Amino acid sequence: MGGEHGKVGRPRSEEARIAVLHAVDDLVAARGYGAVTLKGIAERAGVSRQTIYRWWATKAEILLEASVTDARQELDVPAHDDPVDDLTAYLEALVTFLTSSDAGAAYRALVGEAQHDKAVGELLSGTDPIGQSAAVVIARAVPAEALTVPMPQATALLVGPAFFWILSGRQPGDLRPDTLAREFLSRAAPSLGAA
Amino acid sequence: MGGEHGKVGRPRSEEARIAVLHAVDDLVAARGYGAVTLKGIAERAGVSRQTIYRWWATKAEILLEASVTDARQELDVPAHDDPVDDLTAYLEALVTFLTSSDAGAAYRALVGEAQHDKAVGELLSGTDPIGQSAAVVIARAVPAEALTVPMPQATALLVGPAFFWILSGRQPGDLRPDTLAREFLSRAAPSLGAA
Amino acid sequence: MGGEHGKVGRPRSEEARIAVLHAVDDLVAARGYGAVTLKGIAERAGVSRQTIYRWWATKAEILLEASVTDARQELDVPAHDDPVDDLTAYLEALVTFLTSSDAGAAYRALVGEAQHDKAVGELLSGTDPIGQSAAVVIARAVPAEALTVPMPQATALLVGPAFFWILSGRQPGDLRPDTLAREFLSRAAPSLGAA
Amino acid sequence: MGGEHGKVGRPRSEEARIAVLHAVDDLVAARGYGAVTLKGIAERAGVSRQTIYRWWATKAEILLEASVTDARQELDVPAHDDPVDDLTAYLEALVTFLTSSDAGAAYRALVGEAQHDKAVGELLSGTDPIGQSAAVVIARAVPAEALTVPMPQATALLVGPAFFWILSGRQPGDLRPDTLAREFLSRAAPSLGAA
DNA sequence: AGCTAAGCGAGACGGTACGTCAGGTCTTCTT
DNA sequence: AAGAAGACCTGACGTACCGTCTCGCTTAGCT
Repeated sequence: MGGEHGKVGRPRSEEARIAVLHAVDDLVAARGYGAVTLKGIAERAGVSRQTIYRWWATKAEILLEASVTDARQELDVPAHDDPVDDLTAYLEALVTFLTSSDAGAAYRALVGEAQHDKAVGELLSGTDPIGQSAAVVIARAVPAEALTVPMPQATALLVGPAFFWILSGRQPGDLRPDTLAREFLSRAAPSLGAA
Repeated sequence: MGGEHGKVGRPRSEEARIAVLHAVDDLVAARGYGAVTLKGIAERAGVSRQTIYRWWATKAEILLEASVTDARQELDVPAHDDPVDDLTAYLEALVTFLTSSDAGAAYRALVGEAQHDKAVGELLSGTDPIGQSAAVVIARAVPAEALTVPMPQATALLVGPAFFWILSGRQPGDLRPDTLAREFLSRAAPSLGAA
Repeated sequence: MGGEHGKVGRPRSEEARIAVLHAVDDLVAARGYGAVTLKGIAERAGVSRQTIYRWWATKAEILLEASVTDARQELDVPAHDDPVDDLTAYLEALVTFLTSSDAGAAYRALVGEAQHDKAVGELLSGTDPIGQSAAVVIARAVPAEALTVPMPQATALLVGPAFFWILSGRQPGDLRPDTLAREFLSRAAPSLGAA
Repeated sequence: MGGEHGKVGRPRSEEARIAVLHAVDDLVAARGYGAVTLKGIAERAGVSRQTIYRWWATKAEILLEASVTDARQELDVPAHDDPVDDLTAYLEALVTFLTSSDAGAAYRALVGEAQHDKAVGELLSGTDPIGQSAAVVIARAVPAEALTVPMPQATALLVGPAFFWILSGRQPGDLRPDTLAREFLSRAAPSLGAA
């Protein structure tokens, strides 16, 4: 085979990779998405721009790589025995993620870019941290046979209201995750008998 | 008295204003949001850049002004007697707006910008064509006393799932507006007895 | 028929004319030639730009009109009995004019413009405050028959060294007007016997 | 030591530098000083504006660099045995330079700018092609002990009349370089016995 | 007193250049 | 071969001034 490349020459600097991802995080957090410029990343990371272009095709890829791990972690909430509690905890984590976390800020930025950049859209669909985490939680809280709608639609029913609420700039304080959880259950899994 | 200004000097050219708004529409439609550059607008509109800067503070303002009228029109669906039909028709219009209309493309672009530009966010909240149209339809389809949640939250329940579905890049064909309508009714207004 | 125009309609506002000339003077003096912008003149004079364009074809014309009267005054030095004293006094006035007077600053600016704008050049030749004043002084200090060179060249011999000295940015303090006067006389009118 | 920078990174493009200087020359010659715009230079040179800003702080710097070499060459006239011939040849070269050469046009433009831009003035004093060349010729044609005035003043006496003549827009044809040379000698170095 | 004509201040308009900034690409030396 | 440095071209940004063009208002002489 010969191994494409990767055997010959100086190996990729893990140091540089980490520095780039950290720099992106820092910039999003400290100075907002507007400050996330390739030049700025390179300078803060102490890395040459060429190195960035070598390993990431677009700014979105960096942003994604920089936030996806954190996103998964933040959306991976511990299970609760009661379905309502489980879903409520998840929705609370989702709201916190979207409104207060650096990774969430990056994610919202990516959703924004996706609206006018098809490539970013596909990149984002490939990862889909919200869809995936929601599916996990639903599967855990609701027996498969109790679900009256297919899983993808179910995730939309669960997260959609909160997603809309936050992305349209409404006050997160006026959201009631427990109410949303109960409403979701009564509709998508009425046999569970949630009030 | 006196009236600030507007009386003295050459009056604003309505022609130029229209040309700019049309140019923005055209650009979003024909070449995507990426092509919406102030220089490009000015050239296509046959207007000087200075004139644009004189009347709109940001690109978002132009985009908003260019799309908001169309948005309202497209989301102002005729009433139906049956609540389910009414909400279904509205959700269908909403999906069409978000996925297929020029104004919808502009609106999604604005939502995207709002995620990393606070000013755009406030601009957008001020108009809120989705929230407002949804409130109108809900008020029309559901008697106020039958609503079990406050109106703002009710609008999120109605449009949230579809909003999430589309902005996260899922296939609009897999959405069932009538199902969403029924689910909304059964939760937000169970006394209407929708199955 | 009848007098072109000037009889009918509102007469030219002398007030505006004066305001413009003063504004130009002020601007040259206070903020340098760089600040002499038509917009700036109009604002400081409280006059509309159109009014300026109506009466002056170019910025140079305004500058000229604003400075020429002062220039003539400053270069019209009282006569002295002794030719050397007369020329010395004139050269001192010339140096002061070129280095320290507002009108002189305007004049130097015009000479500068003239180097790359033919029209300004002709405008300036038409007035020629230095050439004219020098000719007057020479004629007064030296009997016509004593002059060994034609008057125009004589004026160049008299003012040239000082003119070069100042326009090339040398220190005016190192100029000796009396020496220059004596040197001029000994060459252009040796029969006067100036040492 | 290490020397600031210059070792690391892509080296400056000599090609671009030359192209800029040529473009400036061409523009001054072909379309006059008014056409010397940074945008125009960049376009004609096939160079980005940013590159120009990187290496030259002001338009004057470019103009100076573009003309100073030519200026020195044109003002470096071969020696003649006879002092009068030597000075005459120099003055003829000076007049030709100021009236007919591209470099001379650039130089006059710079003198003009210097009248209302102090920075340009200092830039120009630093080079002073006329003062320097005149000093060289005088030193060569006149023994130091025969000079009755300090060198700087002597240069002003030599070049001043011609400088004034041309910058004030008089006809160069009416200048008599040999007369000016003789007059200069008889005054600044009378012991040489020039008639 | 009313009409006509021109001047006037205000300010919008299409242009053009400014100086800056980010995006990508390239070239050089160093590791 | 990867990396850091940094020059390069491209092209948009927002600003300033240019000279022109409406506006509505004022100021005159002429009916």
